[in-house]
Amino acid sequence: MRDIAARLQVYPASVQWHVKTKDDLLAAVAGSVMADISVPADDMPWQAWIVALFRRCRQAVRRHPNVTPLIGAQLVSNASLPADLVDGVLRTLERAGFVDESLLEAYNTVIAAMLGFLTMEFAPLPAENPQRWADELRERVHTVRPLDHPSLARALPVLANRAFIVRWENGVTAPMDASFERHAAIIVAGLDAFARAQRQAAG
Amino acid sequence: MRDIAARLQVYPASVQWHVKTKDDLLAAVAGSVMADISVPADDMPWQAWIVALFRRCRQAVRRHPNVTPLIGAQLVSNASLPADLVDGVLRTLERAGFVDESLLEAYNTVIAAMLGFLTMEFAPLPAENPQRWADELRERVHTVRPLDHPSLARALPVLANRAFIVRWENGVTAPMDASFERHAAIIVAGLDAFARAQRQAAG
DNA sequence: ACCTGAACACCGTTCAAGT
DNA sequence: ACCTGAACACCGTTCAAGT
Repeated sequence: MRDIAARLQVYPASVQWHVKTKDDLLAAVAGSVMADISVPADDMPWQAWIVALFRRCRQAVRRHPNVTPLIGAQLVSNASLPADLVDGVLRTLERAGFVDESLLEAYNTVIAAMLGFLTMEFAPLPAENPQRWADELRERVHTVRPLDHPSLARALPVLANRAFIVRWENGVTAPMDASFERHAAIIVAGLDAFARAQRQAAG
Repeated sequence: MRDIAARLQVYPASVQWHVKTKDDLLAAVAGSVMADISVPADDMPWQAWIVALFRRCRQAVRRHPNVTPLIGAQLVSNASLPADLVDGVLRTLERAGFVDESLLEAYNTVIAAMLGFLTMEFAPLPAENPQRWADELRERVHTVRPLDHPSLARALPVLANRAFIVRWENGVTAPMDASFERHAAIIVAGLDAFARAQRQAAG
């Protein structure tokens, strides 16, 4: 609040006149980021539509990575209610054949997979002493004992700083492009299987 | 910090002796929650193992829902490095046939899907005025215009307070059991398709 | 309608001093 | 080794007063 006031060259209290509280301001910021996720056109297969949405969403989030915690990890973000986005996902999943409860479940999977991955990819580092923290974690990663954790030890060269939990940079400096693409593909393949099972059950 | 000190009936400054900084304390808390996710046994198909892990993880997180933001949305959580968990996931994905880059991608999908969903399910409400906030959002949801957003309007009875973005309670008071189960199943089905494609490409 | 100026309550952290 | 007691810097918010 005080920083914003300083940036605007006004007194701290002035900000409160425009926005009631700090939470309200953060909600507005999150809403603004959510709002500029434009939705793909409907002239493609539903599978391609989902993947396209994943990519657009990542582009939008990437422009303001510091906002990600608000979107994924706080219910505040909902206040914005990006109806175009929600409606688009639902419309597309209906095309895939989902209805009622299966539509709900497919929708929740899409949103959780999309925003969940991005929340984690761009999770901020500890504000305190990022460099010291990164060094410590990197060190700890290298002390994995091959006899206790053979798979981890073996995979370490591939995983180090590229895999969740085993990294010391976030998506801002170490983007996870390939994994994000794969994640989107896996979600779509899984939804496809679910849709087929639904159709078969329906007769 | 001050609350903890009060709870322990000591002066605020006393806490700093045991833990250097607030961030360090939060990292320790996150680590403690991560640490009590025990890993399933290896005597089941890899698909069942992944689903079992999803369930165990949710149980652990559910016991301390307020910690979820630390786990999903902050890189601090990594500091704990739950090696048993990471090694277990890798070992299981190796059983499924993944290696090198495909192992990395499959691993990232599993972790993001698991922790990402939980982060969102248990995302905290705005601390400020939860009731007022919930009322406002519920109201806004009901003003969706059917001509502008037909799919959303039609699905609203099913989605209201049960779907991401369209809810005003979090998983503590409104658990998303069915969607979580479905999400796990979709991830496994998607991984399965990926594994088959890998095998085929390998010859 | 929008900002000033001062004040208040709160909170993480420091540090010299105690035991 | 562990805590006290006081102090400091910082930050979101309030409010009467200005224009």
